[in-house]
Amino acid sequence: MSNPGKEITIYDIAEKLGISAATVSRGLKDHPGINKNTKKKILEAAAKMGYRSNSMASNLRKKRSNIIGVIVPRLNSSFMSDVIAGMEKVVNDADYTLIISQSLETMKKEISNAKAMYHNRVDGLLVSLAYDTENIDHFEPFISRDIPLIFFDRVFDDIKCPSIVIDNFKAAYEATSHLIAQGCKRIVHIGGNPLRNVYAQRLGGYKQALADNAIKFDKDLIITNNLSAQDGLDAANFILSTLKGVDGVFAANDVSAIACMQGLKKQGIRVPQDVAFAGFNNDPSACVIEPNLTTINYKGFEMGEVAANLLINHLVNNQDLQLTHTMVLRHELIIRQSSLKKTPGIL
Amino acid sequence: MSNPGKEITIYDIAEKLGISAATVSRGLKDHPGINKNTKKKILEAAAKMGYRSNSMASNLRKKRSNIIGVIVPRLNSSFMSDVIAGMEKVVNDADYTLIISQSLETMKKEISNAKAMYHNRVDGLLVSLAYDTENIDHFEPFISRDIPLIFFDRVFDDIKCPSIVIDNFKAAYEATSHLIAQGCKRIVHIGGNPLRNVYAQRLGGYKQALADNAIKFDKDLIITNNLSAQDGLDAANFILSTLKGVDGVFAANDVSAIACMQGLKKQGIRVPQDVAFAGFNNDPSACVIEPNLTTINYKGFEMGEVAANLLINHLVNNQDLQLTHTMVLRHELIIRQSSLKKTPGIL
DNA sequence: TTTAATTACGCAATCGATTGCATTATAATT
DNA sequence: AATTATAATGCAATCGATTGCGTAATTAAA
Repeated sequence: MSNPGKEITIYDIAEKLGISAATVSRGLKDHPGINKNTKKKILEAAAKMGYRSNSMASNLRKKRSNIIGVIVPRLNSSFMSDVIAGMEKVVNDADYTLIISQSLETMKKEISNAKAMYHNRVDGLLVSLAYDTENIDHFEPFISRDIPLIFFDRVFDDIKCPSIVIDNFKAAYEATSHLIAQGCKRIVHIGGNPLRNVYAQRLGGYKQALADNAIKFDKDLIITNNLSAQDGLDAANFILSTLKGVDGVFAANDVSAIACMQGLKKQGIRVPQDVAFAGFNNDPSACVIEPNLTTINYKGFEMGEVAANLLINHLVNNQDLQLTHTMVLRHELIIRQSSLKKTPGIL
Repeated sequence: MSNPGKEITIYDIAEKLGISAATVSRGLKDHPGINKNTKKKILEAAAKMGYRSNSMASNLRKKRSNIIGVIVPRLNSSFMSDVIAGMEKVVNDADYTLIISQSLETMKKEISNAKAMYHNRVDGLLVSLAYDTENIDHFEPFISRDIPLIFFDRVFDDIKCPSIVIDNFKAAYEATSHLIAQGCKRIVHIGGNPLRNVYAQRLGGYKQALADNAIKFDKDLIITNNLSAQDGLDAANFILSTLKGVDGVFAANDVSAIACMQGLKKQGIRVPQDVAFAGFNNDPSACVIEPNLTTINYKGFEMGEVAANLLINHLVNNQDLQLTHTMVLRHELIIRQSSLKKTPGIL
C-alpha cells in the first residue's frame, strides 16, 4: 500500500524476507514443502505490501488462461440471468473467471463470439445456441484442440460435447396433456425453429400427447416462427382468420403465448373458456397477463451450476467428460388460470 | 492446422521464414518499419500455420490485461442486456475483452466482485451500483491506482469517476406532471432507496412537479421499499387500508407499478378512472398488464456504448477522463392507457 | 558416529510477445 | 566514389510466476 505506482511482485517479497522467489511462489500457494512459519511470514508480507498475483505471468507459465467462456443468445431473461449467476458461483469458487457474450440469436455473431473466445484462449466453453445456428463448425477449433465445450439448454448433439438440458419432450407432453384434460380437442402449437432441440422436442411432446389421447395430429395447427411478440400476434390473426374450432394453444415460449392471447382477447375470444393457453419458461409476464399463464418452469441457477461444475471438474480434477453425455434437470408445469376450463380455481 | 497438439508461436513463424521473432511480432501488428512483402509473408505463414497470438505473453509484457470489467446489479432485464450489448460492440471493436459479474443487488457481492476484478487486473471498470451500496470504499484500489472507473445508471458522485445517466429528475417530473395533467391530485410515489441517485432524483422530480402545480407535498404519500413485486402489492394494500383519496401512483419502476396495479384492481379499483398509474423502465410487462402501463423508456444500448466508448478512448487514446464528469442521455415518456383519465385514446 | 531419510529451500530455465537500441542493406546526395 | 540518409531487420533484455532438479540442513535409523 506504500508506493501506489509500483506493483509488488514475488521478488519484492522475497527480497524483503531474504528468501528466494521460488519459495515465495510456493508459500503463496500453500505448497506442502514449505515450512509453516515461512508460509505465515510470506502471507503476512504479501498482505502488508499489497501484493496481488500477476495472472498473466502465472497463466503464461502454466499455459492456461483460467478463463471460461460463455455464449448465450441473450442475457435479458431472468432465466439466463439465473444461469449466469449459477455459473459465476461455481466458477468463482474455483478461481476461474467468466467471460460472457451474447449472440443476439444470430449465427453470425455466435461465430464471431466463438472466434473471440478462441483467441482469448478460454480453458473451456459453455454455450447455448442461437436461434438459427445450423452447424457447429465454428466450434471445431475447440473440439480439435480438446478445449472442453459444453452445451446447455439450446444444445447440439455431438459425441464430444456434453449437454445440460431439461426434458422438453416430457414438459411439452405434460402441458399438452393438461390442455387435453381440460377439454381441448383442437390445440394449436406455436413452435420455434425445429433446428433447435428445445423446439423440436416440444413439438414432439405435443404430438405424443395428442396421440396418447386419440387426437389426430393436424399439421395445419402447427405454427412455426421466431416466437417473438409480433409472431404471437400474427399467430392470433392466423387462428382467427384461417383455422376453425381451435380451443387451445400451446406455445413454445411465454412471449408468443402472451402476445397471441392478447391478440385473441382483443377480438373477443375468451380465455380459457373459448381457447385455453399454455406457454413455456415462466417469464415474469406470465403472472401479469390476465388470465395468468399456465407455463413450464425450470431453474436456471441450477442449470448454470451443473454446467459449470461439469466443466470445472474436468479442468481441475481431470474428470472425464465423455462419461456424461446428457444431464437432464427438473422442470415443473405451473397451472394458472389461462388453462383452467374445468376447475375455475379459488384465486 | 497441422499438429493439433502444438501451439504456434512467433518463433515458429520466424524460423519457417528465416527471419527474427522481432520482425514477426512487428509484422503481425503492422509496424511501419517492416517491408510490405515481409509483412505479407508473415501474415500468410501465420494464417497457414494456424497461429493465434498469446495474449498472456503479450499482456504480461505490455503490463495491461486488455480486459474491461463490468459490475451490474442484475442481468435479467432487457435494459441491462442492451447495455451489455452496447458495451460489447465498442469493446470488441477495440480488441478488448469484457468480464461481467452480477452483484445481485447486494453490496456484499459487489465488494467481492470488485475484489475479483481487481485481482484480474482489469484495465478499467464499468459499474452500476447495487441497491444497498452505501459507499464505494471497495473501489478505492482502482481509484488510487488510476484504474479508470466509470459509473452508469446507478451512479455514485465522486470527483474522479465519470457518470453516464439519464435525467431521472426530469423524467419523473414529466411522468408526474402527466398524471397531474390527467387530473390526479393525490399521487402516491413508490420509490426506492434514496441512497441511489436514480431513486432520490425520481423522488425529487415528483416533488417538483407537485410544487409547480400547486399541489402540497404530503410525505404520507411516499412509500419507500425495494420495488419488488411483493413491495408493489404491499403498497396496494397500504393505499387501500391507510391512505385516502389516492387518485394516482407514480412508481420508480415497472415491477412495483404493475404489482401495485394488480393489487388495486383485485380490490375493484378501476385503472385509470379511480387511480392512474405511471411506472419507470418500460419493461416488457408494461405492455402486458391491462391497462398498458405508462412509463419512462430509455435506451440501454446507447448507454452501454457511451460508457464503453468513454473508457476505451481513455485507455487507447489517453483521453482525459476528468473532463467529462457526467453525461446525460435521452429518455422518453411513453403514454399508455394506465394514465389516460381524460383522453381514452383510440386503441 | 555414520548413513539414510526427510524437510526446507534455492537455481535457473521457461512460458511467448514486446521493444529500445544496434546493425546491415539500400538509396539518395554531393 | 565517398558520404549520408533511409529503410529493414536482428539482438537481447524484459514482463512475473512456475517448477524440475539439486543442495543444504536437520532428524531418524543403524
